[in-house]
Amino acid sequence: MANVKETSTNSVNRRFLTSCDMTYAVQLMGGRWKLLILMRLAGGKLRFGELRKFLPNITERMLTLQLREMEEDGLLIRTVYAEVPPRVDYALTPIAHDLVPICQHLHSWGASHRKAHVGQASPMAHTEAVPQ
Amino acid sequence: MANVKETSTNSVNRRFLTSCDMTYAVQLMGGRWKLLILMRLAGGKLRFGELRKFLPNITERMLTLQLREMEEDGLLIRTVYAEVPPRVDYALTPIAHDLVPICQHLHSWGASHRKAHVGQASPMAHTEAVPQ
DNA sequence: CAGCATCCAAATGGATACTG
DNA sequence: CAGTATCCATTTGGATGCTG
Repeated sequence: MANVKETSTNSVNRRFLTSCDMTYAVQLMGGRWKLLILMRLAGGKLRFGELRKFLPNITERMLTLQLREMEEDGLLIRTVYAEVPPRVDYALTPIAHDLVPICQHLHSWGASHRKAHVGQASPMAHTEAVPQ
Repeated sequence: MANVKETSTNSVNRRFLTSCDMTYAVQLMGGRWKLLILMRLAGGKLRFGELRKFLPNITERMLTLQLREMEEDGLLIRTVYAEVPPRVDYALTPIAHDLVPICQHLHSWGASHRKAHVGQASPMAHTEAVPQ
């Protein structure tokens, strides 16, 4: 496309509109997918297709968008290998790693709250396995 | 108002579509405002107008919507006093209180990440367009 | 004071088809 | 394999006016 499209997925636009650190954190990790991606990558780097398998309900488009934003925000490193077929993997940056324990607390909180409130929690822990 | 409008802001709809505890937590506390509301209420109950003052950028409509959802999700208690003028206050439930320390960690993370990462970008850190 | 109703714009999320 | 492009649906956010 000749039309150079300034995507609205611009980290400069997304990141600096607040002076509140909490709002900033929410902007970086908010949305439906980023915390799940972070948890998946906590165990080590993964390829695009592996992430997709672990997040069964995400579309390719959304996974791509979220990964790009997280990369722009300094949360992960994208490595492209010059091979055929193509290979790309994603790894957390140290700063993103700092967030992992916080996410685990959030996960535990969700588990206990859901158990207390719904009466039953699924044993599948981190796995997003909603049948569609 | 014979027209019964089934709002989509139904907690049953919002809450039980996942079998992943992390997704569940994200659904409860996701969005732009809920974590900020939670932090504000961590110090004790507040009235609607007080919350609004502390969250200068939120509209009345959004504050109302977020508070209602959090109430439906068992995160806060809404108390209406039979007075004129009306008085309503909001207080966290124990379960929401459990989330407070996690939020504080997230806040600290946001602060250090922003300091580390935005150091080169813009000096607008604590002063500019968005008050607070 | 603490809201609700209405209308509207923007952002986000998704289905499907296609590609280097 | 790892994405793009396009179109569409849903959700979120906001401006304004009104009310018990």
